[in-house]
Amino acid sequence: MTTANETMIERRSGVALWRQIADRMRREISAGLADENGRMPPEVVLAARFGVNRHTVRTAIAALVQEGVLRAEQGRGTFVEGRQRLAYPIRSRTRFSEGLAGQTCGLKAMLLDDAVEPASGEAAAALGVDTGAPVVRLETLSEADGRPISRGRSWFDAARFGGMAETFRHTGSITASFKALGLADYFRRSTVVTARHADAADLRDLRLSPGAIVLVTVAVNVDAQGRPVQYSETRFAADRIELHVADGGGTTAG
Amino acid sequence: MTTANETMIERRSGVALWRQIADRMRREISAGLADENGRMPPEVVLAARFGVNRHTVRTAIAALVQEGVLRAEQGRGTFVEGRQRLAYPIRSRTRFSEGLAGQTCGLKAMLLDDAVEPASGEAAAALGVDTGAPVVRLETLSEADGRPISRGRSWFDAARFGGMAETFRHTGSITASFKALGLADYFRRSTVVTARHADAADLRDLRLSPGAIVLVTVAVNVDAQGRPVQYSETRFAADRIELHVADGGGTTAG
DNA sequence: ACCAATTTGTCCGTATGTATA
DNA sequence: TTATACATACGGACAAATTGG
Repeated sequence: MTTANETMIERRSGVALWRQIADRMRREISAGLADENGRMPPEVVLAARFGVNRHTVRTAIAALVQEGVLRAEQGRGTFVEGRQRLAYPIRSRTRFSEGLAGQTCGLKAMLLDDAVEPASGEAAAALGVDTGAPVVRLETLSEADGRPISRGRSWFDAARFGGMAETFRHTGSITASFKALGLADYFRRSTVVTARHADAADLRDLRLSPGAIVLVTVAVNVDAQGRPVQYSETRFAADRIELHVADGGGTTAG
Repeated sequence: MTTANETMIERRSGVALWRQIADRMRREISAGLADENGRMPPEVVLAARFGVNRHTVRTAIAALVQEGVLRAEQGRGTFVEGRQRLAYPIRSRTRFSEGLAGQTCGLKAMLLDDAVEPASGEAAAALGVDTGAPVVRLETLSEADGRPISRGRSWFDAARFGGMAETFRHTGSITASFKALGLADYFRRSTVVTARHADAADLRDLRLSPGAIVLVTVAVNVDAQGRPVQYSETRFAADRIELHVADGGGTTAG
């Protein structure tokens, strides 16, 4: 059966053919375009499939090699360098490191910046403090196997968690920091998930290539009494992660 | 203070300047680039801000007008046509229409196609049936206010829900169809959220523009006894929706 | 009714980048 | 490597529509 190409390569779309092909290949690679050894089809085959000149495919491959997605070996072929997406769990009791541990070895969380500042309207509403009240802002970055996974920005009520930055610097974990500051347990109350193109900051922080996608979560965590303790916005590299939403109660655990 | 442009407009990146500018404007519009009346800055101002010729900005605006994001009026200015993102709730008991009702008037669900087919490995594992066992496949499309919101593909155990297609055609709702087939209540067990660029099928079904993003959810619903009843993959237009993940139990509501 | 300022719409020409053969 | 075709980007000039004095 002759099926039409799933994604059409469009001319005069404002995106160069080689970049459309690179984007499509990046997508199809994770869907198993390569064979079991990670070997890609030859350039001439790809050129025929995409309906373009072989030179155009070569330009696309060169871009993916530059990104680290592919590796080309003269006389042997082109091979996939990529890996699978990590599962990032979103549960009532999600803990960042707990969730990703076991899937990867080299997991690392870093504090990029911190400040005490007056709460914006949004942060104040989420944390249940007055607008302009002092809040602690943490800028964090997490890496797995040397690749940036997510970039977070969190706010905490300074009156309650003034030592958050210092504690996080020692522990490298929000959960451990909360515990050190007297909060034994906390829960995820709500999470809003959106997706958008990576902006300049995302490209830099998460080491993405232009046109990449970020999954954005905006979350509110609360303590056992239901009082908000953390308001955060996290940007994930969409091609390195998938969000796993499980049931919160455990009524129908399978 | 002179701040550098948040997103740099890059030349020789494989993406035409007008498209980079269109993408950036689309993003900034939702962040409040326009004034309180939805009026955009004049073309010359945007050209100066992006560091390009006015004609290049005009090409970008033309693309956004074509998409329905902007509306240009000679002598008056350029105005935002867009609307807010709809909140799509993901809860233990999420029902599609219930969730979106109240946010929009014209909510519509359509059955595009249906078939009974042997279960693939994934669907079989999710539904708890043998690979190759007969399953019902439903292809659905939902619209709000005349704009496509999501495109779904669901599988059901044919032995239990053989009449799913016919029932859905009458009721236009999965929940109502389950009820008609004797399943009073069901729960969301797990949801995996990923994001990727829209492929040709997404562009067609959801009426998106090239380069658009789709949020993909893969979900398993179970009955009160924890037996899987539905396995589904849903693609959402990322610029029209945000997924709201709430706590499943209600322990810390408020 | 008229004018000036502002803003979008259209035309010209030219240079560069992209894709093919 | 060369040639060709087309899309992209720029610069300038002017027309057309709207607004407010």
